[in-house]
Order: sequence, then C-alpha cells, then structure tokens
Amino acid sequence: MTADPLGPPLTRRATLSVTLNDVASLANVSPQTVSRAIRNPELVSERTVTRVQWAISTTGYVPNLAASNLASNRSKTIAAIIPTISASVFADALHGLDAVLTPHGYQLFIGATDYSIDREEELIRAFMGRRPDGLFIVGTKHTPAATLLLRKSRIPIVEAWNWTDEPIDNLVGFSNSDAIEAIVEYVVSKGYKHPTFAASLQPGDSRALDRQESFARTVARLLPGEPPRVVDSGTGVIDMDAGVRLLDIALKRHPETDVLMFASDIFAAGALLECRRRGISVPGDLAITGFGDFEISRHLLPTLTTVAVPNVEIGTRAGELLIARMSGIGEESEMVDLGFSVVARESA
Amino acid sequence: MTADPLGPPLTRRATLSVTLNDVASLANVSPQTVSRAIRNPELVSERTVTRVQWAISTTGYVPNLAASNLASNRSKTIAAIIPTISASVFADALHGLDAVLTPHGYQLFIGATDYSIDREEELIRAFMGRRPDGLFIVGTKHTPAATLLLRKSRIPIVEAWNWTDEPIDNLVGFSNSDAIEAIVEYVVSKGYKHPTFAASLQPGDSRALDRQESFARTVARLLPGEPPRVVDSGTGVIDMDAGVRLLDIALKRHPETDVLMFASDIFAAGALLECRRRGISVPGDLAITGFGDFEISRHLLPTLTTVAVPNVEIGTRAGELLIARMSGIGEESEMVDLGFSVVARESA
DNA sequence: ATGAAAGCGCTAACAC
DNA sequence: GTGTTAGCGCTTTCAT
Repeated sequence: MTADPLGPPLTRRATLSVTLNDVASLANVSPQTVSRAIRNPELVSERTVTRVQWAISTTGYVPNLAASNLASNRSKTIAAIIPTISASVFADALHGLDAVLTPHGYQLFIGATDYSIDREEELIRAFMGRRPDGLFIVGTKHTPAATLLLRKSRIPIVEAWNWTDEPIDNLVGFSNSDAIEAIVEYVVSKGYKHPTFAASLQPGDSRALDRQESFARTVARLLPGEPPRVVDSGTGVIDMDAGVRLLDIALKRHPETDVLMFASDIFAAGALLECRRRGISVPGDLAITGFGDFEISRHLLPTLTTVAVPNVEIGTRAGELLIARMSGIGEESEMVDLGFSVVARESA
Repeated sequence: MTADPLGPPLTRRATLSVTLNDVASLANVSPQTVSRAIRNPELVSERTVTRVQWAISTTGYVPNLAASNLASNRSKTIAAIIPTISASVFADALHGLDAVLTPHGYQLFIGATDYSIDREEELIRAFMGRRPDGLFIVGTKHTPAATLLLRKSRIPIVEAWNWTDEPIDNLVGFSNSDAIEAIVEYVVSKGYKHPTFAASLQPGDSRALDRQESFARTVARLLPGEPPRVVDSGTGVIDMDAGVRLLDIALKRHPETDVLMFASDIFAAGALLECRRRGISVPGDLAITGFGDFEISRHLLPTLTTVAVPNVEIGTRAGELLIARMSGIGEESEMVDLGFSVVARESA
C-alpha cells in the first residue's frame, strides 16, 4: 500500500468524500492511472482496469466534476436560457435539446428570463461562471452587455425561435413574420375580408411583436383600405382565460370582424370553446385561427386552423449544432430555417 | 503594481480568460481582497470595493464557479430529476422550484428519466459528480443503488409527488391513492354505479399504478359486487389521442359504464371532445372525470369534474425546504402533504 | 502501460 | 482591513 496509514495532516476540512487518491491507493496504482482507467480504458491494461473498477465500486467513488472541469477546462455542461419553463413550446424544445445532449454526456443548466432581457443578462453572466461548453438561448434580442458577453465567450451558441439576419453565432428557428403572413394570406384566399389580430403583448416578447407587425403589413398589402385591427389583453399572460377576454374585446370593439386570428392556439382554444358556449357558430358567425398547432387544435370542435411550428426540432437541431461544434466538427456558424406550415382545418 | 510585467512562465495552457489574479493586479490588491470585495463587500473598505469593481468591469471578469466550487465545497447548484420535461405538471413544479431558488443564487440542473428508474440511477450518479447543494426528485421509488447514493449524499433531498411513509429525507406531495378514492367516492355519491378507470400504464410510472390500485380498492368497498373495470391504452403516452382510444376501448369492452374516470385531464379532454363529435351526451349518456385540473378543464363544454393537485406548490415548497436546510435552518426531515381537492363540475 | 510533478482558479485559515 | 499560504480534486505534460 502506498497510502500513509496515518493519513495526511489535514490542514483544512476535506470534502469528506472519496477521491481519486483513495481509489488509487486501494487499487495500488497512481491516481493518474485511475483517471485513465475511467476515461480511456483502452490505454490501460485489462487487469488494471478491472482492479480500478473494483476499487471504485468498493469505495463508492463519484468523480468530482468541478475539479475535472477546473483541470481540463471543459465542463460537459450546456446552459439553456428560455423565457419560461412552463410554456409547452419551450418545454418541448428543451426536451429535444436534452434528448440530443444526454447521450453525449452533457448536462443541462436551465434558467428562465420571464421575458425580461435584463434578467436574461443576469442569467447569462451567472451561467458563464460555470464555463458551459455551449449555450442555447431563446430569442435574438439581448441587452448590449449580454450580446458582448456572448460574443466574446468563445463557446458555440445557438439562438433559437426568432429569425434574424445577424445572429451572434448559430441560429435555429423560423420566421414569425412569414408565418403570420402565410396564415393571413390563407384566410384572405378563403374570402375573409375583416380580420382582427388578437394577442397578449408581453413587454419583452419580441416574437409577439413580430407577429403583430407582420399582421399589419400583410393586411395593408392584401386588403387595401382595411384597417389593421389588433386587440391586446395587456397582461402578457398566455392562457385560455385570456383567449376569452380577447374574444370579448374583439366582439365589442370590432363587431365587423369575420375572422379572429389569435397569436396562440391557447387563446384560440379558449375563445372557440367560449363561442360554442355562447352559441356563436364557428366558422359560420366568426372564423377563428390560432398559432402553434398544439395538440388540442385537432381535437377541438370545430378543429382549429393554425400554423404548425417545429418546437421539438428547434431543440434537437440546436443540440446537434452544439455537439458538432463542441467536437470540433464544423467551424462555421449556421443558420437553420426550420420553416412552418399553415394547417387548414375547420375553424376558418 | 505588484504584477510581474513579464507574467508567470506558462507551463500549461491557461484558460485564456480573466482570473481573480488579473483583477487583483489591476486593482493593486491581493486576490483574496478581490474575492472578499465580491462576496462580502462589507468586510472591505469602500474605496477598495470601488477600485475592485472598476477593475472587474474593465477586465470583463467572470468568476469561475468551478474553481469556487472546488475551493469552498459548495456549488450553489440544485439538481432536479423529473420523469419528462414536456409534461406540464412537472414543468409547473420546476417553475415553482426555479422561482424560489433563483433569488438565492442557486442554479438548476435538470435531467429527465423518461420514467425509467435505471435511467434515474444513471442521472443521479452523473449529477452527484457536480456536488449539488440539494436535490429535487420526482417519485419515491428508486433502484437500491440510487437510494443508497442519495442516502449517503449528505445533502438535503426532496422527493416529490408521491406519498410514502419512508422518504429518504424530505417529502413534498400528496396521496394519489387518496385522491382517486375521493373522486370515486364523489361519483358514487352522485349515484353512478358502473365506473370504469382509464389510464395509460407507463412501465415505471408508480403514480399511475397507485391510482389504478386505489380505484380497484375503493370500488370494492363502495360498490360491492361491481368488478373493478380498468382500461389501458398500453402505450404509456399521455395525450388526447390516447384519450380517444381509451374511450373506444371502454365503450366496446364495458358498454355498461356510466362514468368513465380518466387518470389525466388530457385523456378526459380528448374523450370529451370526441363524445361531442359523435353525439354522445356528457354527462347524459356517459359521465366523465379527469385528474389534474388542467386549465382546459374549466373551459371544456361541459366543464370537467376532476381532482386539483398542487403542481406549482410542490416546486415552491420543495425549494423552500431546500433553502432552509442549505442555510442550516432546520435540521429535521419534513414530510409535507399538500393535499388535493375534488373539483365538481358539469361532466359528472 | 504507468507514474511524478505541476497547476487549473478559487477560498479557508491564519497572520498582521 | 488586507495579505500570505496552502490546498480543494482533478487532468495535463512529460518521463520512464
């Protein structure tokens, strides 16, 4: 045994946990060999590997990744920054991201900005302290300081969801503007003449703003003379109750509306169910469209016309890009447009 | 300047990033003082703090938390292990957890087990390597090895969702069995005589199993002679399509059913909408109940009778327990029963 | 195939 | 109020 039976003089509280050295002395090899046996067993003789594995399970050794991180300058960690965890679209993307990263041994740090770019900056700063090997972030609008932090971070970054022509590094998303344009074109082609857009403008949610502006532009182009009617619940909350409220506002303020176009399927579902309750026929009295193609949309009665967007794929493509960049394959920043599709159903 | 103008001889690649030493030499103080100025500014003179802050922003210093972790043996990190990210109930709990932890400077590691306890064990092992200061985990059934790992981890742990009499450390949840019992009691009190339970048994999902067993027990108690009818979609998937499938199976196999009791509001919503589509009157021809009290349940037509469970609160209470334990307040393990409530609406 | 030495960037302990 | 010293547990580099 190479271990000093008295143990080293502890000048400072130790971690109290089993270390590489403990495993090494039990296995009668150097710490270095244990390290190798764990990470590159092919460089170590079979006998030694067996002995080390025995020592590991005997001692219950769990490697300290902070030490590994510090020594190797790689954390095997990915930071993910999203507006909120409890919105299924982002949860789906995280799910996709996690599914791709886990098999490669990367672990996910998650933080929610609550749609505030100041909070986002704080989060980025805090996360950078963990020296992640890659970063996933929803959105392309950041504070100047945040953008700077990201630019000089030297790690691969994927901005997601929005489209922009000047991403910081990689971009995976689709054009919210084009998607809204497409569904407006669709309803106009169906003969609707008086569309109203219904959203809940969260300060800081640039995606919602994009959609609203795109609506106005497209109406101006396709229905000259028609005002760009927009209603806003003002709270920023995206739920079915807000959909009902938006329906009320639209009905009262813009009774001429023949198609009510919601910025989310959640709103649309709430409004649609409320219409049935009130005896408003859809699409007879009023047509309705959504955004997102949530599962409920094809189950509603009538089924909901909406825009399908690639939530999970955003996560998986982002994960693949990160993996590729972190393993040195591919040096170029990529811009991946995952597109969208108008899903024509019964409600419009 | 105390800095050596030639710099130290680099025997090994440096991180290339700004370190505490860089800030210290720019501010003309010792690294220790910089550290103090960041973490306990009240121990440092105001002038020094100002100078250090200036040096930090000049250099763009971002502390390396791996090094901090290693030196201090505290990671300011919490590990959260959930069955899947894209199930709103768990996303809601994470949201609650995150909301409580963030203000205290803790960051969240997240991993999904996909309902496999073997995968869960792997995740625990990997996460323990990061030496989290606390751990949140959904479920109380783990592999023996995982249980052992958790028991000897010396960090506060919160098991959540399920109820058990022998938690590893803390427990925050409610009794799935009691909840099912309560809603069966409710429908029986309403005069229904032929209940059928509809679930999708995911191998490894002990919560679903609990519910099913509780259903059988309660039926045996309240409706003697009545068989415990259960239908199972067999896929483990929880979505509205599965709800429709379960409806089909129940209708065909157990036409005597007067109330179809779903293990999730998602199933119930799919089935309810399908009933309307087919002209089956609810609750006239068939009553329906759900589980979870999702937002959609109070918007459906008819509104859905269900059981409300405290998703977000599970996360926030867990967060509070962890914070308390990590700051040394409270040494005792706690068991928090957050309860549930039957929400009587129109569908049953 | 294995080991020895050095050091990653930070904080704890103790001095002054 | 501030500095000095000695590590935290691992990986890298270089020897053998």
